[in-house]
Amino acid sequence: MVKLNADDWARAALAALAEGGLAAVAVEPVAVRLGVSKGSFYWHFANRRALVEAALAFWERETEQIIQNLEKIPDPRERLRTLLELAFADAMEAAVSFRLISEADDPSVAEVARRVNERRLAFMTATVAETGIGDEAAERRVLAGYASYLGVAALRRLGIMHEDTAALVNLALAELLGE
Amino acid sequence: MVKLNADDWARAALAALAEGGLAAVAVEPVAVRLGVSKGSFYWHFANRRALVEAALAFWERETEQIIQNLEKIPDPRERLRTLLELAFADAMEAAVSFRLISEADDPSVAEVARRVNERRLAFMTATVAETGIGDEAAERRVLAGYASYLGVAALRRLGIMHEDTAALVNLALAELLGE
DNA sequence: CGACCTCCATACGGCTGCGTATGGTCCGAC
DNA sequence: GTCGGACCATACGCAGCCGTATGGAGGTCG
Repeated sequence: MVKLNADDWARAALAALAEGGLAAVAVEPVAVRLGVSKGSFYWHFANRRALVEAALAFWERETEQIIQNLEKIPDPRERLRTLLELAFADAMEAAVSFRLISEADDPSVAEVARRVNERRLAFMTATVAETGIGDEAAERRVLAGYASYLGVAALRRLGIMHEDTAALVNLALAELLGE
Repeated sequence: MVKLNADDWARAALAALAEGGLAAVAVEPVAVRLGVSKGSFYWHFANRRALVEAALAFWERETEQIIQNLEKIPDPRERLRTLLELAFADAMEAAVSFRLISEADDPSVAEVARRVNERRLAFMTATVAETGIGDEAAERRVLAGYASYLGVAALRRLGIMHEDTAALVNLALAELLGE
């Protein structure tokens, strides 16, 4: 019979988003998921919109945290490999990323999704450049590689492309570092 | 004051899908879009589900038609270029494709989306192979290139990646034909 | 112990979309 | 011209989700 806080709701909202898209981030369903009623929700939030924003903010903080942790790895190649392993392994995170691009009709979603994706690209570009490649070439490769990553996620969603995670990580790594 | 048929509804449903996702393929909104009432709809279709299926079938026929037309082009390189120009130019078609991958939680959608995307991949693979490349290499390149195409569509949705259409076509072409 | 604050449940009204029922209009067949 | 079928409008009940109102349980602090 633990009491909830706003972050608990944000986490649950993110889970709902991953499973059913933005429409699934609805007050009553998420309340059921948490085992409480709407009465609880409207104590923590003004309205549904606020929940969506909270989930987005929570997600942005979370991905920023991941980047912070990765930056502790000194060797850029190892840093890159760890990043890719994380990216291909964390299904929930991948699902949220994909959903938020899909739901980018919503301006708030588009804003946050753009910011987070650009943050990732900048981080990866810096890391690749650190391996001794020119900045411009690094940016090109990262952009191409990241687009491939997103596309592969899409194809896997359709049951096309059955490569396992390890193979994809090595492929992406080769592409980013210039085979 | 023209009378409508099922295909008119399917077309309107596809437009709604492109603009607002599967949720926007709703009876009353689409009826408004067509300037009629629900009474009309339920004469042509049993329920909302039937409209979605009709839209999917319509889309599948449409893309099949495009492939049929492309197959009239004898030179595989020109065929490929024409295909890519079509793919990058037709915003509505790209939007529908993207939406249907996003909405692949729906089994019917997933089914049709998988079939259509695999049809495209097979067609492209055959065309690339026809340029004198081994079948296996052709399949790899097409898969990678198609994933990039989907990923680029996603990034453009977020306002990242601003390349114009012509540049993207040439880039994809180089990638597919082995730069 | 009692006043208070935090967190939650219940009940309600409103909106939107689904599906049904029923009746209306136009148009060709005879 | 009237009869039947194709196509559509209107009105209704139902369900899910939003947001509000109100009150209740449990802990805290004087």
